[in-house]
Amino acid sequence: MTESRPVRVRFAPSPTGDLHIGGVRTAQFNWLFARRHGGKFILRIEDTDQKRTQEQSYSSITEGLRWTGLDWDEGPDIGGPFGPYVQSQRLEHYRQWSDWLVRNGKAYRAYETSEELEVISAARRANGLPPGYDRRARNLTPEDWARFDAEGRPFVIRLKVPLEGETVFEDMVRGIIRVKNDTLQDAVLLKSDGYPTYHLAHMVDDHLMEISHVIRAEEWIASTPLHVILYQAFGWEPPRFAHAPVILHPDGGKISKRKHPEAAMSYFIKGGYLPEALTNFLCNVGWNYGKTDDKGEEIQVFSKEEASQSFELERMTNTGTKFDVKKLQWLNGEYIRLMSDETLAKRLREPLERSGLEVNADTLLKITPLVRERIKLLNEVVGMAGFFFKEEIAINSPTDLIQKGMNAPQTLEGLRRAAELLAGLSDFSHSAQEAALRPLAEAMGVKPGQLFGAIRVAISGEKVSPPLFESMEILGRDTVLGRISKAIQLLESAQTA
RNA sequence: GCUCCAUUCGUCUAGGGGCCUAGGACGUGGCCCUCUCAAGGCCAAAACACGGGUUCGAAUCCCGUAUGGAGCACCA
Repeated sequence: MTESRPVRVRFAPSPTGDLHIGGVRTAQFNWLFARRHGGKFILRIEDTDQKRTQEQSYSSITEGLRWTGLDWDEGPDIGGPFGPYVQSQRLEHYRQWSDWLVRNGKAYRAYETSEELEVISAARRANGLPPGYDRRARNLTPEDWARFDAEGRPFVIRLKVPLEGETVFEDMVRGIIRVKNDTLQDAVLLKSDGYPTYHLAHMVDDHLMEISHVIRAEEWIASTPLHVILYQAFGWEPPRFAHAPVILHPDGGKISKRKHPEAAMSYFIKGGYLPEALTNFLCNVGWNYGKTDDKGEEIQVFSKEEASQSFELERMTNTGTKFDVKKLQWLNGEYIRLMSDETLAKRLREPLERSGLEVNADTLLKITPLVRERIKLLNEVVGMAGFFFKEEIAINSPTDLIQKGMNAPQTLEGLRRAAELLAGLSDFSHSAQEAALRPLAEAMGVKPGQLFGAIRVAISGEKVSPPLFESMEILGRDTVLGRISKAIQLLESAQTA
């Protein structure tokens, strides 16, 4: 029926706070679909709630989307043939079309105040009826309107929903959905402040902007019949609908910005996640790539460009999906391991500097291959390799130096003899160090791991670090010897105390 | 309460009547590798909500029940 229409899809967030992770997923599905079919992906800002709109939210949305690499073909910042792309700049359209509905008997004016509506709703509930509006203004005459207007009473425009029959539409994921009209409300279309509600605004715009497919989250299913009735009232051809499953918090329930920090996109940007990993992960939340490798295992790591080659709405999943951060982190690690030294080093710089360290570019590039396989999030580089960028390191407690199965005198001896050997090396390469220190462990009758562990704490302050010898080579002989002698002093003074 | 949507391992999913003794991935456990931690390799445990149909045959189709979710604003 609408197959021949050129594909035009939109992501239409409302600027009421940080970009929501669920919104990113919705945007991504739209983007994927547009790219799959050579269509257009449009960004539209739905700021029709004057009370909730926040100025800074606009940049959170555009910057967040830009970070993910989901580029739009038309939008507020770049314009396009169907602009403007901000609803508060399109008020005339909504007013015009709501007038049209009233003139044609499809909608009516209602003069109840919010307070009155609350009373009506409560009364209905008390009588065992569903809450909501009782349509009392439906049969007001133009004379009534004139009288109320003369009294200066504000009004809203409400949709005249058919009292009987049912409304049917097809969801591309779930199939036919039918709803009895008597369960629907005479929804408000135009508010008393002259702004449209979502119901009116989004579909006027979708029509005017020639949107072919509405891809949005599941919470809109319930109000879709209303939208279909509106399309019928206008005599417009509706777009095709596809509803993606909601994203749930692992505790159950919709993931919300109020309760869950990870609901906000900024959480992932600040948290050391890579955009490639996030978009890859989001592809598998409510959709499935479905390609296998030569071992018959599902391919888990793929780009959004690759995903767009085979993206079809019909293959979206239809059940609520929990957000598995662990899997995201694993994917993030996969992407980190895939990066070249140069690009990874560039990305590691920021978290290091943010934690107050002075980053030497040369050292950074050298430690990158050592760190790569040990972190899942970029931020973890600080804990893993911060000691490379510090003048002084701190050892929490002298006992950290003493390895399991060893005592203080043994540790002191190991440290002293290791320092001696390292000082005497003509070549401070990691292989030369290892060749010198392994025999030492044997000579002392301790395991290599025990000796190396003590040295590790001495030079890094940490019990866990990148490989010891490579680390020492990068630190350089002076720094290493300095840190070992400090560690020896620390242990000695603890002994005498 | 009413309406709608859904129900495969802990989680994300494959599956669209026989190919299913239900496949993959994350996570979990074990082993190997190993200077710590990782990474990597191998192995393992782990699911068709329940009850009725339909059919020669049901995870797949239909109907109930249960459970979960979403929606019922002059918010989107």
